[in-house]
Amino acid sequence: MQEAGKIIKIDRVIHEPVRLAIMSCLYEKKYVDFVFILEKLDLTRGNLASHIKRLEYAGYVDVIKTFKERIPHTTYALTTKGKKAYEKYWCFFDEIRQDIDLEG
Amino acid sequence: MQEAGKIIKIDRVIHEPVRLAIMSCLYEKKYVDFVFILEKLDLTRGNLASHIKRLEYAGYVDVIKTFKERIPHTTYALTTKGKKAYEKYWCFFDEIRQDIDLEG
DNA sequence: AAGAAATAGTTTGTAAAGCAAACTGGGTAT
DNA sequence: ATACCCAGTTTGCTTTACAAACTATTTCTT
Repeated sequence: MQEAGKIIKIDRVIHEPVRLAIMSCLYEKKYVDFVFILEKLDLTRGNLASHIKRLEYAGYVDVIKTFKERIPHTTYALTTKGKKAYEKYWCFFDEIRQDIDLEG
Repeated sequence: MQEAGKIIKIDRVIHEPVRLAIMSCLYEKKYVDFVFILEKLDLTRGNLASHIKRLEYAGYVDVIKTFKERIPHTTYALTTKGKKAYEKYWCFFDEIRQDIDLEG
């Protein structure tokens, strides 16, 4: 079974469902824009922006501002740190479950 | 990739790390007592009690009060509902990750 | 040049939740 | 009677998510 520390130290930045979804999108697609996530997750713009800001502060995502047909277009991508953190997050869950499976 | 609804509808009662740890203990060991969890997770008594109360209200755990050598001894166990909810919780995570793995 | 429209935010206010520490109750030992 | 456990409730603090309102920046229209 999991030790105390293992499960308690889960990365809270990623653990929040909305941010986990964002990280999943980015991990899969590499580059994802604001509106895509907005519609995919059905959030308000403000809510999405603040979650992304949090991921930015954690150093997990880069913001790429471009113009698409002369309209502002913001795109996001995982940093190396973000990629590692995301993979580590899943490792925790694997460990927890494996530990459970070991016994009856 | 996950749809909007899939990840957002994660069971918040279980999703909280401390409660996930408690549920894991119970799923593995069937019967676990208060002090065991307390030491395992290094929580305050009040904190543990309130998390367990929340699991109780959700119908996920049963409370079994006994006396052990004439000293009160509280033990917990998953209900059928709790067992199902716990299994369903992991299913969400499997689905999310499988969806990611499908693409490069 | 002025005003409308769109993107991508920031700010504000509210409600919920986690946590530690203090306090409580019910039973036991001295 | 008093002191002592176990388990749980209450209180107060802090953080957070979220929606709604507001803002800044650039483009389009007239």
